[in-house]
Amino acid sequence: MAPAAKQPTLSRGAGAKFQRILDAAIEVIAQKGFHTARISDIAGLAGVADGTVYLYFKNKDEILMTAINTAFDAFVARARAELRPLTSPVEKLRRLIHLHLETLGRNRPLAVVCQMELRQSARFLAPFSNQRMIEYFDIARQAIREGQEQGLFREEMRDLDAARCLFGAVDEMVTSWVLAEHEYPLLDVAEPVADIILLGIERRLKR
Amino acid sequence: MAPAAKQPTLSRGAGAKFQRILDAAIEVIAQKGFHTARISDIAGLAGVADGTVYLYFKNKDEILMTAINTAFDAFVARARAELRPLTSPVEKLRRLIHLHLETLGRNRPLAVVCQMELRQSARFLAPFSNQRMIEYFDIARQAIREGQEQGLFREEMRDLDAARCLFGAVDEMVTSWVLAEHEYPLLDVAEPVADIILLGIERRLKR
Amino acid sequence: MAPAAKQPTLSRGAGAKFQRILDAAIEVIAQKGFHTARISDIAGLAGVADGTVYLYFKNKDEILMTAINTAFDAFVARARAELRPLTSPVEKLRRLIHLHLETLGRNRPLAVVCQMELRQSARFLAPFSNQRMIEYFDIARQAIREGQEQGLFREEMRDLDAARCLFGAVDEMVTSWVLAEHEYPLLDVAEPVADIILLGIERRLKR
Amino acid sequence: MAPAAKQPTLSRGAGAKFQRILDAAIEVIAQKGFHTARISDIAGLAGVADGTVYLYFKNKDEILMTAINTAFDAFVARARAELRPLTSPVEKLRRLIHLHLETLGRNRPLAVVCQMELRQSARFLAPFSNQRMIEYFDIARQAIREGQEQGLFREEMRDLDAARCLFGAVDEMVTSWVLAEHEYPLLDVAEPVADIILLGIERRLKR
DNA sequence: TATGAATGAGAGTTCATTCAT
DNA sequence: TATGAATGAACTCTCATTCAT
Repeated sequence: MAPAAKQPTLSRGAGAKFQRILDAAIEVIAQKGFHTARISDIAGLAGVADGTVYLYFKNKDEILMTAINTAFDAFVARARAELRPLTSPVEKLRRLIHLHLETLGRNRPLAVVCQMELRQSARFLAPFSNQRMIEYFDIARQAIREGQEQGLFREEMRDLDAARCLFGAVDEMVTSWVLAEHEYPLLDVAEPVADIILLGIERRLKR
Repeated sequence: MAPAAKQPTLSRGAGAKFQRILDAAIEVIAQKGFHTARISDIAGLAGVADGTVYLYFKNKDEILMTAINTAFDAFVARARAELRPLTSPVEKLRRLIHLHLETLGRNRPLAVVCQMELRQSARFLAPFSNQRMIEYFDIARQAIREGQEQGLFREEMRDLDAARCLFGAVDEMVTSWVLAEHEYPLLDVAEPVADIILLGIERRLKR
Repeated sequence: MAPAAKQPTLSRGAGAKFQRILDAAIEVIAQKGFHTARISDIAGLAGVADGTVYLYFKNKDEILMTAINTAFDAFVARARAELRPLTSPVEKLRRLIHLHLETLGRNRPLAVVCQMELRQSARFLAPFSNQRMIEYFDIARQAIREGQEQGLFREEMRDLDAARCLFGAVDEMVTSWVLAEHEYPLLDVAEPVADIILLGIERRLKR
Repeated sequence: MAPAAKQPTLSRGAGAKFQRILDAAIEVIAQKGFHTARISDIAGLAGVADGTVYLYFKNKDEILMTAINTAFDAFVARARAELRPLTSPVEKLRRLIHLHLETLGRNRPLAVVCQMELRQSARFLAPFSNQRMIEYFDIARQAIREGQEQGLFREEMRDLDAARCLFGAVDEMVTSWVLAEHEYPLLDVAEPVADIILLGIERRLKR
């Protein structure tokens, strides 16, 4: 499920350290922001020496990249697996939204990093695998097109636009949650968002 | 109400320089990101000495803050003014979406800065006037509540959730546009988004 | 005589600082070697902040390069000027040797840097203007060829080889002096070296 | 006298490894310079783990020292052996020059290291056995004094100066060869140098 | 002996900010 | 107001060296 480590043996000693550094990085970056986070903060929280970080990551950028990519890969894999058995396009989209909110709602630091640093990294870090973003959208677009083919969703609508609205709406919920001053279960907004988006794309029988 | 001058005389000599620095900052930050943008870059593009920047802004953070706040204030003021004469909640929301996309679609660097740096600043810089964000949302929420009162929009829906979906969807359109490799008119997506969001919140007469 | 500064106004304030840093660098590098010399050592000795060094030099390498090149340029210019009026090839070579030893004998730190770091920089730093080395050799070769044309120096001898012997011999004198444990006037060896080299290249009338 | 083993058994397993590390070090240092050469480069080329290097050498400095000293010892031993049977001081010096050039001309990396790093190490590394340098010079000085006693070489000349000229000239030939862009047999310059130096120190019968 | 993961001191360089002019 | 030279804190990354296995 977890996408597995890339470095050393991963068994226990190593791999564990790789993960510790990654987790610490997410934690620290979530707290102070990427640019303000110091390698020594990350190393300190991970319980390793500064230099050790560089045994597992080429540089600071790569840590962020890896954190985000790893999370994304895991999410996309899980989303694919969970949507596959579903037949109803509507159900698929509801499940996707639920999954998105559940995943981030369960891991606040990761959510913070994704909401706050993702766009930056999309622009400046390597090709941040916009690929991964595309994959996410593809899952949604696929379901939307199926819905259109089945006459459930509006035909004149571009599936890309619909996917963007869906993603944007969900994303904004996460951002609000992350910035909120008091805590609340992120999943609470799953249904309201799903309702709006689905009603927004569903075909009207009568007007 | 009108953008208003914050600095000195504003007339010509000063004020002009204030604005030049601000514009330069947006340009440079859009290009390299806030943390990578150097004061000397900004000063250079504005045609002033590095030190001069500090006659108009307390520090680097404040430049970003001011740029965003200024833009926001102008936008909110304009939105208020343009929505006031409208009576239909539906029209109000359509106009808001249109305005949002038009404003940013017309000023790419500003759009880039808003999409890429806004969240960061929301989290770390001063109180970034989340106030301003709240005002934006309030405009939308107001219209939504009116729509609910008039029986046009779904009643069981929380107006805040609806406003977030609306903002999130529009915001994602801007982000996509900013990150896109080829150019296209941002306004092209105004209608598709508006359709989805409005249909999503409108009350169904029949099902 | 001094080749003049490259940076700022050179008048007093600036230019003076450029030179102070350069002098400090030579001093420190002579003492600890280039790689062991820290920028902060140099800055400290020059009485400026670390960062100031970078206002005058792009990086550490450039400091060494500049120091060596400046010294070389000055030397070559002076050598050219002093040899010009001389007509006798023999006198020219004697003067060259004298000049070489006098120049370095007068400035021990510079001599140390040249003897200890020159070869390294010739190999790794930029093109260290091997150009400059070539110019030095050209002065000697020119005189040697003149001597050959006048029947004073052996004809079958390659002027380049002769120049190298001359330079090598003089250079070794400087190295010995630099490494010596007790001090002595470097110029003392001018005549002995000149004798050996000149007798070595002069044509024998009788055998 | 013979190079001799310094480390363990030398036979096969060990000793072989000691030598592999030494050779690798010379290779790497010749290529990148001492300070830029990393222990891991050397270990890698030698086919051993980084830590293993420290089983054979106390630290990085010692590797360079050992490499140079070993080469020097071997050279001095060989020079002594080859000059012993010769009776003519002139022949002895010619042979010394030939040996010097042949030894380095046959082993380019070693030559590079000697030319480029020797002076540094002479100054900073331990007592780098200036002892060894002295031994080299002593061989030359001995022959020179013999020549003077036999009335072959100029009497007023200090044997140390003559030896330095000889060494300096030969050394410069090696340096030129090492820095040259195109290859050529180093031994080609043996005779020209020998001619110049010998004629330079020989006594003139007639003038 | 051999390994190589881990260490952590250290250095070059950048750049926001200041201040004398 | 305006300048821009100067500052120096701060930070990333490297690499010689160690030591548990």
